[in-house]
Amino acid sequence: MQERYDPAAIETQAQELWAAKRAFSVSEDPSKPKYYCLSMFPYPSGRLHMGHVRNYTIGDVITRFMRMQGYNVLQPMGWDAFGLPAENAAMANAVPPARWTYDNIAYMKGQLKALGFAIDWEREVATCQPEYYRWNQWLFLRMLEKGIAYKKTGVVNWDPVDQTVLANEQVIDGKGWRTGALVEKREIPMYYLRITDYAQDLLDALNDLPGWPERVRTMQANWIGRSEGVRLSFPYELEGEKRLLGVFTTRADTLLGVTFCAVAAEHPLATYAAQDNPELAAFIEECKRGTAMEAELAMMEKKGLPTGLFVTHPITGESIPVWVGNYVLMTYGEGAVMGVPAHDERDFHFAKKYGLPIRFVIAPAGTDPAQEVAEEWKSEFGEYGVCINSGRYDGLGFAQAVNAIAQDLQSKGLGEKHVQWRLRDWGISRQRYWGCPIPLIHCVACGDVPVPDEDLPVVLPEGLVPDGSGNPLAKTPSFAQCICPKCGGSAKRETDTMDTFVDSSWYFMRFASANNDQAMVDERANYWMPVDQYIGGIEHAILHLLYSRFWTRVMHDMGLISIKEPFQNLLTQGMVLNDIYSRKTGEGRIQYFNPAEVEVEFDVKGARVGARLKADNLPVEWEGMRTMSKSKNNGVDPQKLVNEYGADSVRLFMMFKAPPEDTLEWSDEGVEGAARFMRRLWRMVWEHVEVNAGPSTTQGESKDTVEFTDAQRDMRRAAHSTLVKVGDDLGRRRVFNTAIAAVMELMNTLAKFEDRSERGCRIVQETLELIVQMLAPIVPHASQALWQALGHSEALIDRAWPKVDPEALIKDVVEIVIQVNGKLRGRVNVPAEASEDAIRAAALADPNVQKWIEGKAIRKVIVVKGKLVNVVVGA
RNA sequence: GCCGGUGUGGCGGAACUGGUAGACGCGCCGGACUCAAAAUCCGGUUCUGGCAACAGAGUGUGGGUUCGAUUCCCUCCACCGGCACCA
Repeated sequence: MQERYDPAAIETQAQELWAAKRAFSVSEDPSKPKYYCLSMFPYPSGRLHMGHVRNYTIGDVITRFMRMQGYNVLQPMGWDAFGLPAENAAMANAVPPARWTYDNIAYMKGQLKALGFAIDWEREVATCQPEYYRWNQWLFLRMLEKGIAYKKTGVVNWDPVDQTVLANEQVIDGKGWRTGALVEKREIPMYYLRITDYAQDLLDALNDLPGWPERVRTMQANWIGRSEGVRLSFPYELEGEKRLLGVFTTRADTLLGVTFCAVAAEHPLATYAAQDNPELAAFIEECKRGTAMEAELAMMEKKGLPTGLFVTHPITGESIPVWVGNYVLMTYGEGAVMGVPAHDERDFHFAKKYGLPIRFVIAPAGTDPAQEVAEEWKSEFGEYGVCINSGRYDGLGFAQAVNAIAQDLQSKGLGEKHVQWRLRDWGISRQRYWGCPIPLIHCVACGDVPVPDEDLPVVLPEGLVPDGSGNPLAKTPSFAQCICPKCGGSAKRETDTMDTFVDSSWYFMRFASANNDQAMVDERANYWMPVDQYIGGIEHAILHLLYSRFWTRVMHDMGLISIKEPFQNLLTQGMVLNDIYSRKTGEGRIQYFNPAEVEVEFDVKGARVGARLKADNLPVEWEGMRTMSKSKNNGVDPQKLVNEYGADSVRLFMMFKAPPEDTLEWSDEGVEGAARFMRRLWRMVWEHVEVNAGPSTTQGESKDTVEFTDAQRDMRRAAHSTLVKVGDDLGRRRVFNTAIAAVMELMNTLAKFEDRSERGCRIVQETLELIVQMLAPIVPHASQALWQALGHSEALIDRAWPKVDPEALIKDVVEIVIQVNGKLRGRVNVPAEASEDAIRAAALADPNVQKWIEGKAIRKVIVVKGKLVNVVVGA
């Protein structure tokens, strides 16, 4: 028999074979249907993590399966190479981000190759290369020309000590991560893209994406957040001048219940009122401290202070006090809201806290409007109903009231119906070094001047090392100082760079024409796009996918690409978790231990009862499972595993352990189990090959000419029905764990098939060939070696998916389950073509069933053909 | 706080369209082989009672629809992801 399963040798051999054939280099081929399979490209953080391995294995299985189905399959790979971690690494090690990034790319590329992914490396791109990011700049300038890009102020986290802008991630408990200084919100000029112009289309088109998970479409729809309502104004006078306070409401029917208005701390009215009100000024300062994070703002205690200013109710003319509220978002609507405590929960609590009046103006259907004494908020208060205490609007329902009020406001010039979006324009300016330079020049004489196309790309200098105190580009005269292209005078270059989401919003199109240095994309993009299958983490469900959909639309509208939706089918894979083990140290600190250093203890039933550190044999605490991270010391290095078990075992384990969309819990035993399966498969093939002459099978032999034994027929049925299931799981369902389980089951069946006749051997050959081909997308290296062992000289990578023999599937006896009142009481075998009556009779004749229905009245007998019989009996 | 999701044996999971709950694997228990160990192979393994046949219970909680619910509806609980400058 062949020497033991040696993954290292087999995998090198298979990878060399594919390389020699240039098996994964594809071009536009009109003779086959195209299939574009794309996994989200990685950030080159240093080494692959298990999330990457999972992501790319899923993509590779689909790629190889679709190739076997006869498609011209493209699977490219690139690097999302700009970003904050490179700057952090630069600070820590005094190495320029570029060096760090390129080193990481080189290492990680080697790891991807070792895993045997069917990637067309000739299309590789890295977003930090000028050949790539020049097209970010080029398209940005086109957007500027069309008014899609524009300048306005935006709010950022400001570290007053380091004098620098912080990312949300760099703000910890409201303090700067390096300085510990209290972070402030600060307004600075930035560039924005008008994604809101596309809001309606981005929303509507979600209905045309049946290949996307429902939950992702729902999340995007909620994020875009269309609400229909009324935009209205409260007039007021300030320093003798008539002005309007604008608010938006979805509940214009409650307008007569307004007892106050609230504005955001950043609102001009708040700023004005604070001038001679130190208490208010202090409150506004307090609101401006802390982060710009919505999650934190939303969980803060609702606080407010009166401005001392009043506005006029647009219908009643009543005087309404204006408050500053820390819960009012400057970024949504007008930065001001009308307060209706009787019918809005947040306003209710605000009014209770500050003693503002509560006026009920809606009677929800079937309730008593005597609710003025309400002490506690009830959810009915927020429901639709009929107007009361609202003068001429009394008795109107929601829609009628909104219409009437909107009309009256319109005739006064104080309001109209309005569609408000939650979605905000996309701010792309980042005050950071390691990103794509924004191609603008600021000239004292000419203003903001675009860099002329012929001067693109604006190349980012690669040798700088940031020190945490502001953007090093601003301190580099060779970059920042320049000549104004318009007047020739001396000018300053924009030193902000672009959000890295810009880089990732179109890379999938660039793969189609990666080598074109004359254009962003070309006609090849129209051949490959849209991406047929996109695979990536659920954490990208909103931002990256929405920005990509927007960017693709912009390119479509500029005539650069023919499609509007970039991703036809989306698979959002779950995260990879691992155990966390820790111990409290003397000083109340917590020390984390890698699961590889820990021995788990079980009781006689196999339940986990404790864990000890291998080094000192003393107990450690199990803290549950979390995503792999450095801080919890629960990472697993894919490279170590590939070296120890081989790429195939790692791939197999990843695909077998959980369905692709679920979280995956790491376990070392599981990888060993996968390796055990690989050895078993190897042995089964080689044991067969030793006694079998060659690759001849029973495929195509018909029962008209051949008399199979029952065992032979059962074996062939098992093999071919597994082929049906695996094809369906890999193709339609895209769940790989059940496909692998089905193959394992088939191997268990085959191990029990002991027919060593000539025909028996041919059936074993046929079954093993099917197994090897079914596993080819998942464990491609071993499959190639075993395919050869089974007597084939042709490379497995060029084989089509095997064909099912329909005759092998035919079943002539089926087992019927018998229930009495829904409880399982027996089973009976009947001919597959048995009639309903025959099945019923057989079921009622079963002795066990007789026992349960004896002496009872049969009320009903339900027969589900081929499945079960349920006998319903009375008491 | 808002939006989205998940919950099934000791563990990961299966049950696809409302029809046998626990496929497949891990762990554990027992056996074979071995001087011994590893590897491998065979058998067992939801819980409770019983030698067994079998019976009862059982898919986070409480309720509902149905001949029949892990699957559909409502309530509550727990956990996870996103919240616009992490990628």
